[in-house]
Amino acid sequence: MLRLSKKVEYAILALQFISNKDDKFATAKEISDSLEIPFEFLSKSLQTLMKKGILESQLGVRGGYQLARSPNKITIQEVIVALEGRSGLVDCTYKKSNETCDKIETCLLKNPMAVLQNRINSIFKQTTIAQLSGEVKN
Amino acid sequence: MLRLSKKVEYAILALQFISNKDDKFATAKEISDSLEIPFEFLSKSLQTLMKKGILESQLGVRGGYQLARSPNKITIQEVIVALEGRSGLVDCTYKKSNETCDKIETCLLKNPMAVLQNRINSIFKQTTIAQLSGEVKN
DNA sequence: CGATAATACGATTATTTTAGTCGCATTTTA
DNA sequence: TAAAATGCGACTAAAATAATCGTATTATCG
Ligand code: SF4
Ligand code: SF4
Repeated sequence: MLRLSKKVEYAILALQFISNKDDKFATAKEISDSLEIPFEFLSKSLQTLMKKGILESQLGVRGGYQLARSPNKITIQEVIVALEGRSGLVDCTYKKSNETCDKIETCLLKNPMAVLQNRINSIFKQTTIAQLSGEVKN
Repeated sequence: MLRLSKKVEYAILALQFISNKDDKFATAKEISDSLEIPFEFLSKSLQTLMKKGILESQLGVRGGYQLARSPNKITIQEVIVALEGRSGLVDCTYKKSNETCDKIETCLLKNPMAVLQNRINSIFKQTTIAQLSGEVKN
């Protein structure tokens, strides 16, 4: 509980890798080898990030992935939402709107949880890919 | 991902319930009925909280549970640690010391993750049972 | 043109974690 | 001494996560 999924952790590692490596495209193979991440598993995440506009891809032989925008414009929160589609400490703070709790009318924990959720979210919104490596480098 | 387990959510609900109800002991049955939580499942958590010094229990017929200390001295973080034994966004921030990642030497994400982890933890450390209901009451 | 190196994508399986249940023992009180 | 409660350990069920497989498509380069 309160864990980042491997999907997200790998994606963040990959984005950091791509961000650090300046030259044009990084291939999924290169990333997975370098970071010791399962290739197929990573690939799917990269494809998702591409569809969500966080990465750009180039098909074919000299292909690969690159960031779709500056790393300081990519937040961890965006990555989480792109890959998980939602995020929520409890049912009533899930973003997928059909996932609401049946105790929601009477529950005294609902509001306090919403507050906590906002605080958590703001942490991930504040953190960008650039900051991850940047704090040492810059 | 990034979810509170039911175990913890139920426990927080229960602590809130016990805190709101002033008269001596609350029974597990009473709590589980009132909050619509599986009795057996809740009981185990209450027993754990008791062993960890967050609740006090009274055996036998007029028995039940009460807070071991003032609700403003019980943090959500304590409850999480009591029930989960650990908490960590990623392997390298787990508190169970044997759960360390084999990439830990080279990983560029380790330090940034530790920072995030601290921020998350501090949110849960700052939040007490008293605050949950208290914000309206006090 | 055709081999090759790459992404794209859906389906499936395996593993782990979470959630919930069961049965029985113990304690206390009326 | 019956009843109402907690205490505990083992077990099972369900869901989420992690990983794999198979195949199609696309682009480059010789
Ligand atoms: S409404 Fe209450 S019980 Fe339902 S998910 Fe939110 S906090 Fe949990
Ligand atoms: S060391 Fe890096 S890869 Fe290992 S758990 Fe920590 S962040 Fe993840």
